[in-house]
Amino acid sequence: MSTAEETAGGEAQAWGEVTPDAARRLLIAAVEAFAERGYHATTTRDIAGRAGMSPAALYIHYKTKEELLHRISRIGHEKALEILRTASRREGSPTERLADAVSSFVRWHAGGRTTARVVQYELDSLGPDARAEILGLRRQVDAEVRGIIEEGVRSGEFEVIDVHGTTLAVLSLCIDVARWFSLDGPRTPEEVGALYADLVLRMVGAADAGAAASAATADRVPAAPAAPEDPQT
Amino acid sequence: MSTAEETAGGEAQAWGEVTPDAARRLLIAAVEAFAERGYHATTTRDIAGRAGMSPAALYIHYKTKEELLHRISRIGHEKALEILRTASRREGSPTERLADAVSSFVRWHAGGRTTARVVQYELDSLGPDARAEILGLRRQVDAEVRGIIEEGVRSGEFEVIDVHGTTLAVLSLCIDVARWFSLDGPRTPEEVGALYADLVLRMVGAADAGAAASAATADRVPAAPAAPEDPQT
DNA sequence: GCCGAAGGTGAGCGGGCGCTTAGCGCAGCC
DNA sequence: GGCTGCGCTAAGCGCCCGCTCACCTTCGGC
Repeated sequence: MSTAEETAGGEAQAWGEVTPDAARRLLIAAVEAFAERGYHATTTRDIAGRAGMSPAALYIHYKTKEELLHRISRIGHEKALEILRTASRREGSPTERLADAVSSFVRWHAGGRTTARVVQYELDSLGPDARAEILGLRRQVDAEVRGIIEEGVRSGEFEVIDVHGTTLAVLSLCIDVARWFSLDGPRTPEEVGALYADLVLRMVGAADAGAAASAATADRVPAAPAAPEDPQT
Repeated sequence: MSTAEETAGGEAQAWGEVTPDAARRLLIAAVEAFAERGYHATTTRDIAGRAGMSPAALYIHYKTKEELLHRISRIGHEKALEILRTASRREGSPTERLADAVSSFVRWHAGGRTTARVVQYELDSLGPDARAEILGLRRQVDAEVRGIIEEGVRSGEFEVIDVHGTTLAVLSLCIDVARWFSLDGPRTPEEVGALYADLVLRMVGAADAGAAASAATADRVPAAPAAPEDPQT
């Protein structure tokens, strides 16, 4: 019916926890609209329209337009954190876990590009209180990645001079995927995840970069994809 | 007088080529406002106010608010391209030139964060024609970096499986600096430039990563900075 | 079969938006 | 020393924004 289910609803992100059905439809419509045009350029009429409702219906389920963004942002950050925690706490060497963390984090940013865009780039549109709450989640994300890198340095697998700076760079690399990735482009989320895991292992000086990176993406081919053209940078 | 000169005007970016003085003041005010709040959340009244003029004055020098963004975006992209071309065409090995390209490109994104934010993140706010023109400049930016990497692969200095993908990742890493970097943070633009040059050389498998990266940033200390805390990610 | 709550609508409010227009002050020229 | 034209302002137009309110439907419980 509406395009909401095709784009944002079709992504891996479930939004299952958002409970009255109408509230969920509105939220998915908002994710789509915010990702496409940005928070400030999106009107409440547009959101309601995408969800197949009248403009006033929005205010039955949400107090303001900003509350919608806040809810999206919190759920998205919690999902991102969960992905990294899963990779970080599994069994295996720091090399394997870092490769797993990067490849799954990248897959989430690429496959759920619509959601990830809103989550990563609309932080400044939140008010001070909501913003502060989200920044707390971001610090946990940072700590999760830094933990793996520190462990790799301790075990001697990694050779990193500036752990904080390298952590920042690794996350930066993953997050920016949401800016440039397109499902119409030549690469699948899995391919980008495998490539980026390999690049990150090189960044931290892990010995068996190629092998561990491809193992983290299971049975996918990590080598150069066949398609010749890039999406815009 | 206005805050425009302190923030955007104080950056490395000259804007000297924007000729009537009033037009330049308006443009600098717009860069500031767009970087702070985003294009759509910025009002023409705000821009004019920052430049110390009445709202109507804007329309003497620019046809629309979008023309301001277009001009900023084109000048910024041309500057970015010039930086990369300078590094790419100097003497030296691919390793040295890649380190130089990355460190100077990162310095521009960090030091000129206000401008870089607008240039890198407000592309979608342009109309189709302006957008297409800017995308042409972006392809040239991409080609410049890809050229250095290809040369390093040919000479045997680099070991890269997916040249297109790695080019994308290198640019991605540099560009995302504009999102998180803060002058109030623990790192100077020079330190981030040196760190990132080192990380990129590792990504392409260059042998003497550390040495060439620090050489590219002249006499700066490339090792871990003293400050303990990170800016938000 | 009636009742109240839950969830929805159509119309519209106050206000701020991008942009226009009529007119003012003043430097440069004869 | 009056005239012209340019840079700028004050005022405001038409529009659409986020959000509200009075009212309407639907439906489970009795």
